[in-house]
Order: sequence, then C-alpha cells, then structure tokens
Amino acid sequence: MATIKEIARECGVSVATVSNILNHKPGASDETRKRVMEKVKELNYHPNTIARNLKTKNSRSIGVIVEDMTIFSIPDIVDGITEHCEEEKYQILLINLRLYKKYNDTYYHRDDFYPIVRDEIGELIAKQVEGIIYVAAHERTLKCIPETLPVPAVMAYGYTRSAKVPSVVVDDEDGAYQIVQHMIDQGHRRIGVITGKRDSPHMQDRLLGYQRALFENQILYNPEYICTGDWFRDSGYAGTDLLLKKNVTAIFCMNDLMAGGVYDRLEELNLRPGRDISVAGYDNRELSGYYKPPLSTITLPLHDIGYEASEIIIRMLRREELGLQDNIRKVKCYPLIRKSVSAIQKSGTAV
Amino acid sequence: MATIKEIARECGVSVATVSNILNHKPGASDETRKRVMEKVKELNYHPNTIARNLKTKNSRSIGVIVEDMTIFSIPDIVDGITEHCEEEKYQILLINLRLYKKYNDTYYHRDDFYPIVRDEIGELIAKQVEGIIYVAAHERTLKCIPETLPVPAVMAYGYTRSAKVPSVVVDDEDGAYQIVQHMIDQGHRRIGVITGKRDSPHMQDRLLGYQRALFENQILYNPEYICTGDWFRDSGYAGTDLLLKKNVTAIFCMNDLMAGGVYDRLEELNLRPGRDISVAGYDNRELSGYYKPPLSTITLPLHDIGYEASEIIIRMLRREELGLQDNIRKVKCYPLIRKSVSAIQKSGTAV
DNA sequence: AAGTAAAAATTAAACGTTTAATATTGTGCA
DNA sequence: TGCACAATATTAAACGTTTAATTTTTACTT
Repeated sequence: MATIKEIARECGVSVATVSNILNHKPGASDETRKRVMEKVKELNYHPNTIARNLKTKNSRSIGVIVEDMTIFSIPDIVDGITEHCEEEKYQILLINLRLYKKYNDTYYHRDDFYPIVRDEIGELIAKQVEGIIYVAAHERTLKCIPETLPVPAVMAYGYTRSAKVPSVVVDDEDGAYQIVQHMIDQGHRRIGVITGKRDSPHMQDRLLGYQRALFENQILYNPEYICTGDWFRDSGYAGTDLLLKKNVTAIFCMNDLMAGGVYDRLEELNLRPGRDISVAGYDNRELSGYYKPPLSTITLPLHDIGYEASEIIIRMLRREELGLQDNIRKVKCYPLIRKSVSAIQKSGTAV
Repeated sequence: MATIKEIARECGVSVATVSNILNHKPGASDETRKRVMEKVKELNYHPNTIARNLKTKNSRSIGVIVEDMTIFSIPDIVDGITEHCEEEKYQILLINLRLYKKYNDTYYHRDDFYPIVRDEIGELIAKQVEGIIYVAAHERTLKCIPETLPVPAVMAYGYTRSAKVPSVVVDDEDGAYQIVQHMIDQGHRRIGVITGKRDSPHMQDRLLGYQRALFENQILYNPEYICTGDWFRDSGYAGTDLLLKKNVTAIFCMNDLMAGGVYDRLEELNLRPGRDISVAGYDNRELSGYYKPPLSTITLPLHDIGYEASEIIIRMLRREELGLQDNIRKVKCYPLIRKSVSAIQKSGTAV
C-alpha cells in the first residue's frame, strides 16, 4: 500500500507538505495541493491510521463489549451505538464475549468467564481504544472488570450497584407505570401481575411503576394480586390460575414471554385474552405482535440506550462535565397498544 | 499509560531486552526475565498494539461490514465470526452500515448508500484491517465495493454473481429438499409452494430443492402448485386460497413469515394447520416456535456461516491454497420437525 | 534594486514498538 | 592465564505518520 513518502516523492515535495495537505492545514499552494490530491487518487492512497494514531495518540475507536450477540436486546443497542459513533467518526472494536449457552430458548451464564473478560479488556486497551461500552453486562461479568481502567467506560442496559461507571438504563418504573395506567384507563381495577425473577432490578422497578399507577388512581395495592414469575413462559402459564382465583380482570406480565404463557392457559380455559381477560406484556419481542390477539406491551428503547451510552462516553472523552443525571440515565419506554387490553365489560366488576 | 521504555528504565535494562522478554524470545536470563515481568504487573503495562502493528505490519484485525445489525439473521452470523476470530486471536472492527429503514416489520433499502459504503471501506483499510467480511450484503451494496481492494474479502450469507469474492451461503436447495422430503415421507403428494420474491437466489434454490424432492420420489412436478409470494406474511395469507383450490394437502412456505399468513387464513376457514392441511416454513424464526401448532421448518446455519467465512478469510491471510469448493461454500441447514406436518389422513387423497 | 513580510516548503524529531547487527559478560577448558 | 564460545544485553534503524521549528521562495513596498 502506498505511503505518504511515495506520494511525496512522486510529487517532488516533502512528506510534511503532503501531510499538511491531507489534513487540510494551511500553507500549501493550490497548485501543489491539486497535484498531491491527484496522486492520492491515482495511487488509491489511504493514510495509515495506525501510524497516525501512534503519533497523535488518539485512536478514534471505542471498544464495545457484549455478553452475547444473540440475545434479543443486544443488536438494537449496538445499532444505536454505531449510529452515534458514525456521526462522531469513532470506530467500533467489537468484543462478543459469548458468555451464554442457549438451552431451550433460555440462556445460561457460562462459569469459566473471569479470565475471558479480563483478557478481552486487556486486548482492547492494548489496541488503544479511547473508551469502553459494556452492553447488557451481567452483574457477574462486572466483577471481572479491573477497578482501575486507563480509559472511561459506560454501561448500556445494565445496572451496576457500585456505580463507579455511568450507566444508561431503561426507565422500567415509567414503562410499567404507563402500561398499567393504560389498563386503569380501560376501567380495570383488579390488575394481577406476573413478575420476573425476584432479585432482578428490572423486576423491582416494574413493580414500583405498577404500584405508582395504582396509587395515583387511588386503587388499593393488593399483594395477593402479585404472582412471582421467573421471566419464562411457563411461569406465566402457571400464574394465570392463581390470579384468576383472585378474580382479576387484567394481568400485567413483566415480559412478553410470560404473557404468551398466560395466553396459552386462557385458551385452555376457553377464555379469550383481550375480551374475557385483558393481558399486557413488556419488552415488545417480535413474536408478541403475532399473538392472537396481538399483545399490548412496552417497547424497550434499546436503540436509544445504545445511542445515549455512546453520547455519554464521547462526552467523557471530550472531558465535558457530566451532569449528575448522567450517572444513571433512565431512558423512557413507549407503550405499544394493540388488542389485548380492552375496556372492562358491563359492570359485573365493582371494585 | 506505561510504555516499554519505562519498564526498561525501571528495570535498568534496554528496551530491546524488554521487548524480547515480552515476546518470549530467547536470550534473556531468567533473572531479568522475572524482574521485567514483575514490573509489567506492577505498572499494569499493556504493550501498545498500535505501535507494534506499525512495525510488524499486521494488525490482527478484520473488518466486518453488516448491512444492518437489527436484521434477524445478522447477529448469529456475527456471533459465528467472533467465535472463530477469538480462536485465531483476530479482532473485529465492526461497521454497521444501517442501510435499511424498518417500516411495518419490513426493511427497505436506503437509496443514499453508495458514498457510505465506499467511505466505510476506506476507513477500514486505513485502519489496516487484514481482511474484510461482508455479511448478508445486498446486491446493490456489492456494487459500491471497489473492484480492487488491497486486502482479501469474503461474503457471508450473500451471493455475488461476479464471484470475485468467495462466499459462504446457505445450502437452500438442500434445505428445501429436506423439508419437502419430510412432507413426502408423511404421505403428501400434492404439495403446494408459496415462494419468495421471484428474482431472489434463495427462492430459486429452494424451488430447485422442492423439485428434486419430487423428482426423486417420482412425483410429477405441477406448476399449478407454485404460488408466487414475496416473503411477507400477507402473501402467505393470499396464497392459501389459491393452493386450496388446487386441492393440495400440504403447503411449503419459503419462510416462516408467510407460513404465519397461511395459518391465519386456515384458521379463518376453520382448517387446522397440521391436521387438515400440513404446513412447513423455512428460516426458523423465533416466533414460529410459538405458532399453534408449532411450525416445522428449516433452521438456517447462521452461526456456522459466520464461522466458516472467518475460517476462509484467515486461510486467505495465511496464503493457504483455497480449494475450488471454497469459492462458493454451501452450508447445510437442518430440519426442525415440530407439529405442523402430519401424516396424511385416511385416503380421500389419491394422487 | 533592496528590503521585508507573507507564503510555501522543508527538516528533523517524535510516537512505541520490533529486530538485525553488535557488543559485553560469563563459563569451561587447555 | 588466556581463549573460544555461549549466553546476555545493547544499539540503532525502521514502521508511517504529525508537527514544531526552520528555511526558502515569492510578492510587494519604497
């Protein structure tokens, strides 16, 4: 590949002149400028950014570490990151940790991952990335990250309790609030919940949102309406019976998968979701648009999360002061109202 | 960040010695070796690969260009690429072209993409990638790629007619053959097809597979059983009526989306997929596992395609001779038999 | 025509490594 | 003791850029 020296030699000028021209610096006559640019075209010259970076000491690249590319939320987040990085002319060094094993539609965390994570981060900083974005990092993964990194980092779609690293997360409290408010607007008062795993922060925030919606509408919170699930379809199926016994008129599932389980059980009981019992989900997984009837749910702002994570890290690189609100930035979800929540029937349903 | 010079100074040796030790070269005493390694730990030193690459002239990175991260097949392919690259200690520079706009679950190709593609490739080669993998590239995208690139390239999951670039593709002919053979095994003789877009190479290969299955079972090919679709759900819906008129006992849809449309229409007609009419799909999209009954379909070997594409390019980098079979490498699909194809009823069905 | 300021171009060092060519030290043996 | 040779260590150039400092050329004034 052609180098700046060849260009210089061919044009009969010094390398400094060529460099200046290439970088749009002043101090070269239009004539040489033209001559050089032509030669650049002719030799199909691309400046060696590796060499340039060595001198200027910025690589204009950031490392993106994902736990597993094939998890449904990740590609959209990465998409958001790439969009902003392209605008800012940063390049992405992708590390796909492949930390999960899939089994029965369910992902299990590999247990041999400590060394992997450390090594990969080492590679990244050896490659002189200017910053690192962790995407959807698991609590356990975070533990492998050296406390002191020579470059700034941000988390996208993952909580870190230590909070040394700014993170961008879904505003789950607000999302749950919105969908539950929608159910209340449709006249529902006895709204059952099928939760996610008990210790998940997503689950806790979503529950908070549910409670706030009730509270703001002066509906008494009834713990009996809360049925603990585990994010998987079966727990939605199982929870349905429990909630039906409590006479709920609507079921809010903390994800679409469990809502699928609810649909299954309702069908077996000859109850039609959306007509006999209203159902809402969360996450807007592709498949929930094809449920019968299509599921009303909450769309995760995955793309935005990636985009904003990238914004934050690039602001850090520019040494811009981060507002306090940036330490944990919550991005709003938006509701996707389809057909599974309907206005409550006649009146057999006094509160 | 610490440099090799500091290590050398602190240990009272020359940089060459440190470099040799770091690269496991002979010619240093165990004693200095130990001293240096300790200092490396202590200062948390990572060699600057940028500088190293400049000298050694290999970057150990390859560029991966995807058209749009959010297309369903892409993350799995990328996952396969990363798996192999990690084994070979190559790093990935990811370019997400974002060439599509999504509208109604359907992707449209942006029309302002020529300059984007060229620029991004330029960036990649400026960053000294040693090779480039195009993932799922659209014919139109390929046109933007300069004919002469200074580094080898391969295509994953995309055909190029010009065939200057080796490609790794799905063996669609075989996949279709397998699923149709399965239908035949279940006793079906009148098997309708809902195709993809007419000019798609995937569609053409899948049709070939269908024809071969018939041929090998001495079933006459009847063009009336072929109904042209467009990959989208609606065309499956529409095609159902046409095929039902021809008295088919089974419908092979060239993707799962259209099979969903078939299900919809059958349901309206009070026909149960898998009992009254057998249905098969193609692609194994997540959602088809939740159809009622779950759809029998063909699983795309996406991960393998990525993995093999990476293998091929790394073989090219090593100047290994590629076999002829590598120019277009076809990767086998595997059938996923669920509940939507059943043995044909009694016998109202003479051929 | 000389002087000078502005414009254009060059020189050389530096970025952090690797590596071939040398130089220095240590060891065993006659 | 001196020599040969192996084992260690060092020097210096190179990779392809950028950039501050410097020099040369050009153009304008008087």
